[in-house]
Amino acid sequence: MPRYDAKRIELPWQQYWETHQTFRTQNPDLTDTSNVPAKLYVLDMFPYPSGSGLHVGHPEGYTATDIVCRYARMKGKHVLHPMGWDAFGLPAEEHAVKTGTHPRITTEQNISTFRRQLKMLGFSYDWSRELSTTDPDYYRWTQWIFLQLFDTWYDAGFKWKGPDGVARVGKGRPISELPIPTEVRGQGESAVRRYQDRYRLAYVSEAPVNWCPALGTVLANEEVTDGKSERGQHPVTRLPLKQWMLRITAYADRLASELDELAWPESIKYMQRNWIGRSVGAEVDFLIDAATSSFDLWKETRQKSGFPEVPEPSVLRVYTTRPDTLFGVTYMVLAPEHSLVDVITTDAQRAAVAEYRQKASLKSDLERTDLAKDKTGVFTGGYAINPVNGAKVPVWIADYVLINYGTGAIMAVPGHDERDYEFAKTFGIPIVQVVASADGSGSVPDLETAAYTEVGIAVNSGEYNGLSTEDFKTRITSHLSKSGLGREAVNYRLRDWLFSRQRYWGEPFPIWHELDENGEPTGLMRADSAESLPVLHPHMEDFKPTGTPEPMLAKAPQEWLYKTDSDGTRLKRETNSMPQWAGSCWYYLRFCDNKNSTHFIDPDLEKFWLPVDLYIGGAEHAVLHLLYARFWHKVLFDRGHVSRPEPFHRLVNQGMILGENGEKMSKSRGNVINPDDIVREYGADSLRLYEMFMGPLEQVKPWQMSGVEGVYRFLGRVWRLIIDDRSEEIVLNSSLSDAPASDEQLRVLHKTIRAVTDDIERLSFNTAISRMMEFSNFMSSQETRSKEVLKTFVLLLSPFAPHIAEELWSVLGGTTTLAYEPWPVCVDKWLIEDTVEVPVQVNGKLRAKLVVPAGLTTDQLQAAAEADEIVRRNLDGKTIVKVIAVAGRMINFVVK
RNA sequence: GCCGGAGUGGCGGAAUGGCAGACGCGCCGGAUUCAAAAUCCGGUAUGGGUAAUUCCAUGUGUGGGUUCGAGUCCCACCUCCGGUACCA
Repeated sequence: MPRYDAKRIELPWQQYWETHQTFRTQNPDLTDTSNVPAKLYVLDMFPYPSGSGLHVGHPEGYTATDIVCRYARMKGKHVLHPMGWDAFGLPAEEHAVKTGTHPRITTEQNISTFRRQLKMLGFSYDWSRELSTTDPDYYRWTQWIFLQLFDTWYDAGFKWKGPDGVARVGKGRPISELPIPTEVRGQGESAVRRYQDRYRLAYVSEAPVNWCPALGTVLANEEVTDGKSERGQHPVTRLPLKQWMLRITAYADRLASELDELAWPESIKYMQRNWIGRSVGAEVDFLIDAATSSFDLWKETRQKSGFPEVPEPSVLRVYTTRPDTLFGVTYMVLAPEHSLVDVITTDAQRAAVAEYRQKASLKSDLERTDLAKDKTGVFTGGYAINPVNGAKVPVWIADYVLINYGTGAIMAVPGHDERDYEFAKTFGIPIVQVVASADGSGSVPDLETAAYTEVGIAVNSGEYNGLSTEDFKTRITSHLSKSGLGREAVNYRLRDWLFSRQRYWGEPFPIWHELDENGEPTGLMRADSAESLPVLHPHMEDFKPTGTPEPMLAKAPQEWLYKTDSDGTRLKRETNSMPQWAGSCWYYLRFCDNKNSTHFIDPDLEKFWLPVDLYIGGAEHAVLHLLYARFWHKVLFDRGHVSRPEPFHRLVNQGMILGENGEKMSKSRGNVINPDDIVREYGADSLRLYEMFMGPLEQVKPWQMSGVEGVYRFLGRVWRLIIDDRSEEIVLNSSLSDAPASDEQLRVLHKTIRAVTDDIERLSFNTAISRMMEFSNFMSSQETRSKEVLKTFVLLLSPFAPHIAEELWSVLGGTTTLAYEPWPVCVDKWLIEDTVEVPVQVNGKLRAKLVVPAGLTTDQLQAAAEADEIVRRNLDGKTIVKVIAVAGRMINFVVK
């Protein structure tokens, strides 16, 4: 046989694995509880099968997980390593608009390309578990989970202990268990249903949404940045529309706190916590524009009634994280959309306020946030009374206050809040200092140039003067609470998840709207039964967007859109579709049991396989996908469908691969590397090896074509170690010997076993590869090479470069795949060296290196060092103050 | 602005507080060859010294500090990358 020829060996081995079902993972027999195997579930973030095929970023994470899986199998673990397709989404539909090709056709073609490319790279996926979010058998269960969300309300005060044994407060419970107030019950069945609908985790809401005319869809807040769509950078406008929402905010606390136990990068946990944005503060009520007498009366009433759930119409409720600055309030601000604006605005200001509100409503998010450097606002003419000191403060409207956070209104403390400060400066509103710096110097922060936003000691705050910010907060919150004027409150930046899209190529909702005799929706809904799922897509020829927020599916045939229920009620189908996130929220569950036709996952298999032990993917999913999936998982957990609260135990983000010029790879930059080309020229093993050798998995790193050459040469050297490359036939290299290996070869081998094993465990693949390179460099220089040593080495190499390893294994006498050969064991006695090289330092500076017998005591080491000529020279004429010696490691003389 | 992460040869990168630069690329020299490709061997941080060497000095973004000893720990700063942005 000639030289190393990747092309000749790779395809046959891929076919071998396929015909022998080498990587098929049987679900274990869980009825025999005494014999449950040790499992490992290793998952890649499944790709969106785009039309342009695999790029080099994909194989990076996939190779990493493949190495871990191949290694774990050899270690005897029962490994689950599946692959699938996140295949709903806009591009296939946009293609349909252009060409008339049905999205399903395009999707299937793209999946074929991806599948071919992944198989070409020799990944050890269990292809029998392949799934696509677009399979009716898959989205049947996506729809089923939606029905679970629809059937669940969040009981925030519910105390319970889950199957994981952890006590929690707050649980998603069946909607049938929602307590119905008597007065609602008294209003009849449809009132009850409407009441229930308000509490479901999946609910319909009419709210301003991000409508993107160019894409023809509504987008989630998360998909919009700077007033432009994440995808395509099209302008986005605000529009009130009826939309499906998922009540993810109900789970905000648990989503934040249960991050703690996860083995995730701290940065990702931090981003999620930030996104959730939990803050603790107080809600405080201000009475609007009243005479002192009625203010006193109101306080008396509140003293008795306590703090009401909903404030009286004449009361302005604010949320603040700094209740300790209440004495520094010099004005109030309402969001322009706030319902009290009409109540509070005086006739004199009505025109100005109306104009400002009009302008604000037209402003895109871009103008309202990014460009709004200068604060704007209008005085309403109205006043509110500060509950702590009775001070009358003006009420403004301004768009720096957002309607959908807190109560949509704030108390403004310009002395101690940057935004309020800027606003007050702009409009000449007084600034009052109520916090002094806490360093005890009594120094007064200068409020002439900036607000003082740090904590400190209270001043100008009546009876609270001298309290620290922290004590003040606790004290005043409790005072307000006792007098019915305020209460502690928690807020989140996280908003409910806008869950509907107006596209064809997404999961249809399993929901019907009831119609009255005029064919108008009554607002009441009916869910499809679980047995009737999936709701399939209607047949359509025309995929052009409607051009309005009206969903694509509204153009579906009548027989899909309408039906009459058994009770004679006319029903119209929900015509929105689900967002792409839906399918990826639970695919890790289906992989465990992808053929199950009666459950979305068998409960015992869920207990066995979950959680995912290692999940690798790009950091771009740090917030959205991972937060959404965790949310769904928790709902399923509360409803008893899964046994653990978190789906992904360990998460690793692979770093992006840049082009050779160090820039992000893109067509426009012309620096895209195509995996197909690399495989054609060097083979899959070289591509895999190179992507792992480039640098640490999590690091961003540039592609280097010469680096691919390097690993390719390494594989060629390994090949020649074992094969006689000058022979025409496949013949072992004449240096190979059946005789027992030399001690030196064994020492090098076992050091390599130890290093490669440790490095794989640490996911430090680049150093593992360099250790194998060192081994092959050493072996090349050996005149006779032990066959056994080389066989062991081939096993070490096999997770990284499985094709060449299989080929060499068979040449060395293997009769079947090496995929389940036991992983080599490091024998410690071969790690012990006879002699060690010890550095000798004088005053911390390296002066000499001594080769000494291993196992010297520190005294012996010192004696040996002092006997060395160079050391003597450096110690000559000096006094030894101290000697620091670490046996077998180093020795340092401290001299004067 | 704020929050993360990272700054080490010509390049990618390696180093449980203990020999800085493993391994690979590139480059230089040599072997093999009619020649080339491929392959193999040696060298390669910077400056200086020597006939020569296991010689000397400097060196991990900058400036301080802790330590017998710092790329590694602490403080301040600079640069780059990523995230985020009126959330009261």
